Amino acid sequence: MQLTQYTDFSLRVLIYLSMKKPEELSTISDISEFYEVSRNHLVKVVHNLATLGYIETIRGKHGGMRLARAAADISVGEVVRLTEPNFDIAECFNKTTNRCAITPVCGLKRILGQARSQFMQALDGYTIADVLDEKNILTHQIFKHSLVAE
Amino acid sequence: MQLTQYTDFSLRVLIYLSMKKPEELSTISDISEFYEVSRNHLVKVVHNLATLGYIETIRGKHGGMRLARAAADISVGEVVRLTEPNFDIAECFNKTTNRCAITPVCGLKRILGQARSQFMQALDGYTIADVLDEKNILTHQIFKHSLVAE
DNA sequence: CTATAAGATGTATATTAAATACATCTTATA
DNA sequence: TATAAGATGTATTTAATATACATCTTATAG
Repeated sequence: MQLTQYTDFSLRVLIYLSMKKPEELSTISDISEFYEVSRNHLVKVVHNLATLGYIETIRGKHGGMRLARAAADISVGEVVRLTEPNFDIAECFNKTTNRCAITPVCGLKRILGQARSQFMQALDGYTIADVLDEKNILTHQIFKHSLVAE
Repeated sequence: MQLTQYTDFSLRVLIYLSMKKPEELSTISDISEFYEVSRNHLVKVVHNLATLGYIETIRGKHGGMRLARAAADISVGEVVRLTEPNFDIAECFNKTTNRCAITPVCGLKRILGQARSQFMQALDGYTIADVLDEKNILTHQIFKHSLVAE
């Protein structure tokens, strides 16, 4: 059970940009050097984030990218939904490839689907601005402990 | 975001056995023919379920397997925890391979970890007996709708 | 007491998704 | 007009997972 690096990097690019002044431009090379990850890999992540409207990219000399909206207006859950390629927790989630004999009478899909909803709902409670905000993290942490034992 | 087929098959073997009389024996061949999946693949799944104490296996002629405890005493969440090989949602979850530059100041791990807890907590609310029990599914469904919008 | 049917176990191979690399194009501006 | 930036499509590599194969152990029917 893991998210792809593609989703991880998408979040990290947004987090990186949230550390900069809103108007300041960063290049793909800046970010790949900062995180020490493949520049080529980030190219696709950045292009996708621009297509989704999270960042604004500027070509040409002195170009680069910046957030297209405030970090506090970018939902972590939404980014994960739009970048993660696949949410098929088990075979029965994919109607076209599912071959499980008990599908019509089996409640597993519903159970796993409910768990997935809880996962996404938790992420929907945070924005990119929360990620580096020590105060918000602490507040949520206290809330968490009143709900769930770790 | 998906569980491995290994986990899926582990659950399906337990569900299959829960459909049988408690003392009745089923063979790996029975189950692989029923689900139309590779017998060889199931061999490992079944061996692991026996090692974990969920099923009792009997070698030799007229051998086979059956549940070692009542389906109502087998937690779906526990099975997933013990069969899924990896719960590292993002790179920062693995202390030995993590190379993310912002780890010390980044709250992403905590946020994703909370979502993962919510996922597992949902699965902890069900047993293998619930999977094929229409009434329980409905009850949980009503409960769910009072908590979460789908 | 031996043939057979079952699971146990270790190794090898195949498949697939994901990650990475490469090549070339477009755009902007110094 | 050279250069620095992103855009785009394709190819390759890698690693996790799934699958196959071979052989061993165990139990029991006949």
